[in-house]
Amino acid sequence: MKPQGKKKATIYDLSVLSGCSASTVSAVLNGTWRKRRIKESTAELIQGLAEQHQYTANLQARGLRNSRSGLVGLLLPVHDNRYFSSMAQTFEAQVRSHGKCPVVVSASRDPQEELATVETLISYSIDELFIAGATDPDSVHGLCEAAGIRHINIDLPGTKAPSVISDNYQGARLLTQAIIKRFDDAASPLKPEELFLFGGRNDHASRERIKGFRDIKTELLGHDSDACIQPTGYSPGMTQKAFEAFYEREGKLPRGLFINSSINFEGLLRFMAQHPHETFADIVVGCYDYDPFGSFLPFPVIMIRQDTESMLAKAFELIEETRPAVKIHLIQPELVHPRTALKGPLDSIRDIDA
Amino acid sequence: MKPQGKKKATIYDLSVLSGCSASTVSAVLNGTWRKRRIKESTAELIQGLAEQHQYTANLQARGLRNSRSGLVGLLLPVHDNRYFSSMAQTFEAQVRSHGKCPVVVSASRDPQEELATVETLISYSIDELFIAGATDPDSVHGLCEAAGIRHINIDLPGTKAPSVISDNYQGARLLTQAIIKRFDDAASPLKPEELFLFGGRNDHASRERIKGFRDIKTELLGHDSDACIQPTGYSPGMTQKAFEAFYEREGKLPRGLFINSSINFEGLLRFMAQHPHETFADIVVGCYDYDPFGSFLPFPVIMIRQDTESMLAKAFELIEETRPAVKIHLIQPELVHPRTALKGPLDSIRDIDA
DNA sequence: ATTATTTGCACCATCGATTGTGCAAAAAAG
DNA sequence: CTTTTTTGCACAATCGATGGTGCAAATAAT
Repeated sequence: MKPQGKKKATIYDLSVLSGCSASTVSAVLNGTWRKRRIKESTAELIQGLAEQHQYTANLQARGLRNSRSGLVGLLLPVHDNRYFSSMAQTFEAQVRSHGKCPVVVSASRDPQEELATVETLISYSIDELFIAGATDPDSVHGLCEAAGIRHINIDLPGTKAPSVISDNYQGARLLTQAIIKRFDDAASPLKPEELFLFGGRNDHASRERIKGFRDIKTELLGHDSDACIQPTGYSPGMTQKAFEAFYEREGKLPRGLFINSSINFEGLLRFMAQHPHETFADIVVGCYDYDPFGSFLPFPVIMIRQDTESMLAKAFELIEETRPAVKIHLIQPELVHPRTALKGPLDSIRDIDA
Repeated sequence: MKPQGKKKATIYDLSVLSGCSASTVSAVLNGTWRKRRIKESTAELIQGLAEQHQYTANLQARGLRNSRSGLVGLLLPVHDNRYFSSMAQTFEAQVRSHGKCPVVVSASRDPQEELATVETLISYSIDELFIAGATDPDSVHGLCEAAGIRHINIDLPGTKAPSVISDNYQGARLLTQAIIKRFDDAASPLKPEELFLFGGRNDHASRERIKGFRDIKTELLGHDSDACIQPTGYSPGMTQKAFEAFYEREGKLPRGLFINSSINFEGLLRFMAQHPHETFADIVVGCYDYDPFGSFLPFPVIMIRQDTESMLAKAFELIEETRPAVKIHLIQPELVHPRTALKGPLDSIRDIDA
């Protein structure tokens, strides 16, 4: 058994054991010992002791001293859907490849919670912050700015820090167009009042998507009325209610549905669970998010896959610039046809079998 | 504009501003000032200044001093599936309700990565660690033990720390039984060689599930052969290959499929994308994981929903005991019939509309 | 042998917050 | 007006790691 009695070894313990000063030990263990002209043999001695005693640096102490922590944060609205969980997954991989420690936290799309969470992260001297889908990116910016923390917006743009978002307008056009195309050889052509958009709220992404939807819809179907836009917020429950209300009123669902996110799509699932399959036997759904299971549902589901990999790569690139321009970088999303199982971040994880 | 010039205010700044000593400031701001007999008026003075100058404690310094950080960690295998992302979601909620700060990290089911990650967390003086699905919980235990960190296993049990896992044996029995029942009024009854299990590896969960599967299968169908168990690891790619191989050999898929996790289920999706729908028109799938979209696929999908809420609640309960018994606590999972959209952790998030 | 360099390391202040201890001034008791 | 008690707070050590500075001893140059 190793001396793993109670407390963790510190440089002071190793200092005593080695007969060297604590600063020497520190230099050896953090790799700056050549700069400090420490003899190779002393370095080896100390490294040996460190290993024996399972020394690991106290990162809080180190962080306190250099006011950097080695932590890189990702602030998410929520964990529990494939868009954000896959973002978390690629984020972790990328941060690790930079030799830092990823930290992922969610703030429930609650401005208060966002600020509180970011304050906490700042208090831990986080080095960089990726702000994904903040409701109020500019306030978050304020905190980071005041603390001198490099940060960048993902998914929802801010006006005060560089932002990397997916091209929601283009994506929505693609998606809407694909929905409409699906009806090309249908018995009866799709009428403008049969194509609805559900979900989202008054955020940048939703606005752009709605714009894209309306533009292309008007272009292809000749008309679009306000009634066809149903922003229900980002909750499955609210979305379900919206569908129920619609169904109550019209006795059926629209044949063409643009659904603003997979979270809203879950609202449709809840509706479906309450109604016989015939209710939506002939609908076509476009969902602005990709979920592999969603892609195989028993009606055509066209999805948009946002390119989190590129978004994060771009974000890393920007965050490393000394003085990145405060502009919005658009990343093109990808249209995913029904019944498609794309590879994801999990595929780069090596799997060991039993 | 507030004095948010550059650096964050410290107790020393407030000390100067208020004319009090730093220790007084500290006491006031961390709430121990009554114990320390600080006059109410001084407290108010300092609190006022703190607010004005947007003081927030440097948590690294505090953590260094008390060798606690206020951080509670959750170690996941991966983020990117609904089981773990919903675990992360409920974890965060529960940790916050305890007034602490949640930290979620994944380690890719890689023993090395797991240990390295935990070491890092320990170096930040994390207070408690929830270890979910570690490949090697007992080594992780070693690290925590040495550092005096309270920890608990979730999902995959260890032998040295208390564990909260779902009752995989029972769950598998339920699921297998439900699959078989589905064929009760089929044209031809299900034969033993038509019911397969795919996915998983040699971990505790898989073993239990396989046991449950085989037991009930033997019970109800009279026989089960080793050939019907196909552990493919936890990767979609490998699982897909297994299905392709099977299909190559047999010209069809088994009519009854027990799939060990949603990750493996994704392997089936990939297979499906390559083949016409008729290939699996009449299959029944049981998946040991719940995914709302998976539940609505165009063939019957019976799912098991593991009760992460209860698991975490139990885990919190245990981790707060001074000397919890090293035993395994089983949490009953829930059978989810096809076309069911359950509520999840996102439903407890309040949504504000535009 | 003397001076000039280089080598190898120790010393100490510092990061920001916490806490045990001690000591004046104010209030109460006598 | 003393003596005792209480009130209110300051001091200083501490947590662990870092890095600037300084100073001997070893080595090289003259």
